[in-house]
This record gives sequence, C-alpha cells and structure tokens, in this order.
Amino acid sequence: MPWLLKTEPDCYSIDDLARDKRTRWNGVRNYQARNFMRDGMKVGDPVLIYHSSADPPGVVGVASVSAAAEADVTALDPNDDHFDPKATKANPIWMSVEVQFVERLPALIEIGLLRATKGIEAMALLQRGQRLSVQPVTEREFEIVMRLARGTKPPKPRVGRAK
DNA sequence: GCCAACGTTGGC
DNA sequence: GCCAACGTTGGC
Repeated sequence: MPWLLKTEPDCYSIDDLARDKRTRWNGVRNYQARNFMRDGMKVGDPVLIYHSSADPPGVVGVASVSAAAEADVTALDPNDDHFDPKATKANPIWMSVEVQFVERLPALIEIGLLRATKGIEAMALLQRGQRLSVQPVTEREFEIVMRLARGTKPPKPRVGRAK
C-alpha cells in the first residue's frame, strides 16, 4: 500500500534522496509512525515524499520502500540529534525502513492544491491538527496525486470497493 | 513569529 | 490512572 513520508527539506530533501539513491528513514520518534514503518510498510510499497515547514509545503517526489524496518541506530548514539537515552541494543525502541529514490515530480504539488482537489479530502495529511510524519495513503489517493503531478485530470470515482 | 493541536511527562 | 504543564509540529 502507498505511504507518505514528511521531511523538512532543510534537514533532508528530495534532492538529498536523489543524490543518496537510498536512505534509512532514521530519526522518527513517534510510536504511531514507528508502528507504521515496522508493521505496515512492505518492500516495494510506493511512498510520496512531502516537504514540510517549506515554502511552499507540498509533495515533491516519489520513493519506494527498499528494505523492511530495523533498529534505528541513531537512537543509540549519544552524539546524534535523535539520541534516546532509553534506547538500548537489546531494546532499541525505534525502528526505520529504508527507502529508495524513484522520481522527482515535474512540479511541487502544494498543499493548497491538494486541499482543493476532489477525491482526496480524507487524506491524513489534510486533516486538521495532524502531524504524523509517516502516514498511510490509499491507492486512489496515490493515483490522484500522481495524476496531479502529471497534469492530467483525476479519474472519475469508481463505484464499489477495490479488491 | 503565532498559535492550534497534539504527544509526552511527571506529580499526585 | 488522571491531568496540568510542557515541548513539538507545522501551516499560515
């Protein structure tokens, strides 16, 4: 299933991912987000990359899950910004998946455009007060965002449920 | 920079 | 286990 990962471009941007080709999504310190990475994200799942606290914020690219979650070693490193004194080797607490670069979108899809787009009103990203940095995205939401990216119209709603 | 919304912490 | 205080997120 598709996902969305938020990142602050000042910290790690789509350009950084394009350069690195793949990266461990380390530094996530929220249990719900960790659980999505640990239990939900499967190798091959597509991932929207979203720039938060950017001007403007929006979806900038696509990645895919390239390796399943494992211990986030940055939690064990006292010199790392994401050090967690409660984490141990036996119980690292935090986990992260590896993602690989797929593509940069031809243009950033601003959050305002997303808000104005029919069919994706229920996207987690667009809900008030939500700040989760790892979010599930439905197949249809993913498809609509990709069509926005390619400048074509979103598909008509399907009747009934997929699969 | 503001501030609403949310998660976490810690006293009790 | 409650909940007030605090810290963080992130759009605006």
